[in-house]
Amino acid sequence: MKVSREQMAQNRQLILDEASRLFRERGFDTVTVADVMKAAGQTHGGFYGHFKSKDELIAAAVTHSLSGETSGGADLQGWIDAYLSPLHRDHPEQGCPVASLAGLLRQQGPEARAAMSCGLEDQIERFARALTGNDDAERRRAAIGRWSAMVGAVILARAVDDTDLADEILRETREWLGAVSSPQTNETAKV
Amino acid sequence: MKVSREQMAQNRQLILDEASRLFRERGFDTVTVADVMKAAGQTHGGFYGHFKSKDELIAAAVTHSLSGETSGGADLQGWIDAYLSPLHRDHPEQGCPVASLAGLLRQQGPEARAAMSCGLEDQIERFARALTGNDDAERRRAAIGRWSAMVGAVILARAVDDTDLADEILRETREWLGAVSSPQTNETAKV
DNA sequence: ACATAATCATGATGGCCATCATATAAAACT
DNA sequence: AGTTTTATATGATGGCCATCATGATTATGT
Repeated sequence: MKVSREQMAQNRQLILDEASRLFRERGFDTVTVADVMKAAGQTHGGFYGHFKSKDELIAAAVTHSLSGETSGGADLQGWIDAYLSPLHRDHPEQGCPVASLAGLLRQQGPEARAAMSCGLEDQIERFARALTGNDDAERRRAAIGRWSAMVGAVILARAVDDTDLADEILRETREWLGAVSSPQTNETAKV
Repeated sequence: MKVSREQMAQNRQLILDEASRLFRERGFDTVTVADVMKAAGQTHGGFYGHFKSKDELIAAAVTHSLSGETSGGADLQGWIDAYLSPLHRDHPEQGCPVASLAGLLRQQGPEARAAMSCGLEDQIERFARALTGNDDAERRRAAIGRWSAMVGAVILARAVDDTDLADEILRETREWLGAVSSPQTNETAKV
């Protein structure tokens, strides 16, 4: 049963949406092609009409996830607080793909890692633009450092079984970032 | 063919050593029980005389990896620099188990996550002791924030395909940590 | 309207892998 | 020394999963 051209494109987007969600929730290896297709309301066989392999889907899904990222926006402090919140920790399937996927990418193919390179570069640039400061290099440095801390904190908070410890990691990282940033950069939203 | 008691204990340690190395290098899912046993110089069937399941091995290997950690030591700044070095990035199999395994633990069983909780708590305490400062809470906060940044930076550097970007993430995070720490904590080694 | 081409469904297939059953042979205990 | 216990080797087994072959059905182009 053939479908219209736009229907097919829509189906492909649906596959990417669901793959992006499932991968963030359960990782690449435990999610099967059949899982993704079922979530997208299709049968597993049709998958290979859209993608050449599961690896290709993974790469496309990484790009897809990262393309929908905001990173900052009008309210920088609000975004940081939301990022380092228990809500974000508990919902990786809707959360930042960097936090959920970066730790899994080392054992993935070059395409998927290349997609992460681009996404990260964008994220860093946006973050740097949202910071205030005279020196471009210094803003970029602060963006990289702060971003590393945010991603690291969420990954650590998700890795542990102890809710108190996880809460503490998020909270203290949030506070610490607030403390270290004041002397150097003025925390006003910009982009 | 039975072996002596101490030989068996030694075999078990060997399995844990190799599992710990292989898991850090390739993750939990792509490493098979047979891989681990082969690396330990044994056949796959004997595995279940030592562990009830692969999940149990994973939990034991996480504990095993984390128990051999130093985190600081006499030369705090040297340790931080080594942690954020391309050498560490390129050799996860010999490197910090938090950086290589934390991102994989969300989809693992409760025992493995509990092992990470304990290991992290230890690491944070040791790090906090190595920092100087009046306030205990402030030292702990700085330890958590800095530790998050270090782990995050290594994970990000390993996730990307672009060596320049990976180098930059490590370097800038190192510099940034040096810059933000000076106003608050005196960077003298202590533990 | 017809022919063509293309999408998706159904149903294999082949490989990999965790786990187990049984055998073997050597240690441990008496 | 003989008996028992037990650690490891060998060799299944059963399930899961990525991928493919084929067929049904319907858009697309003329």
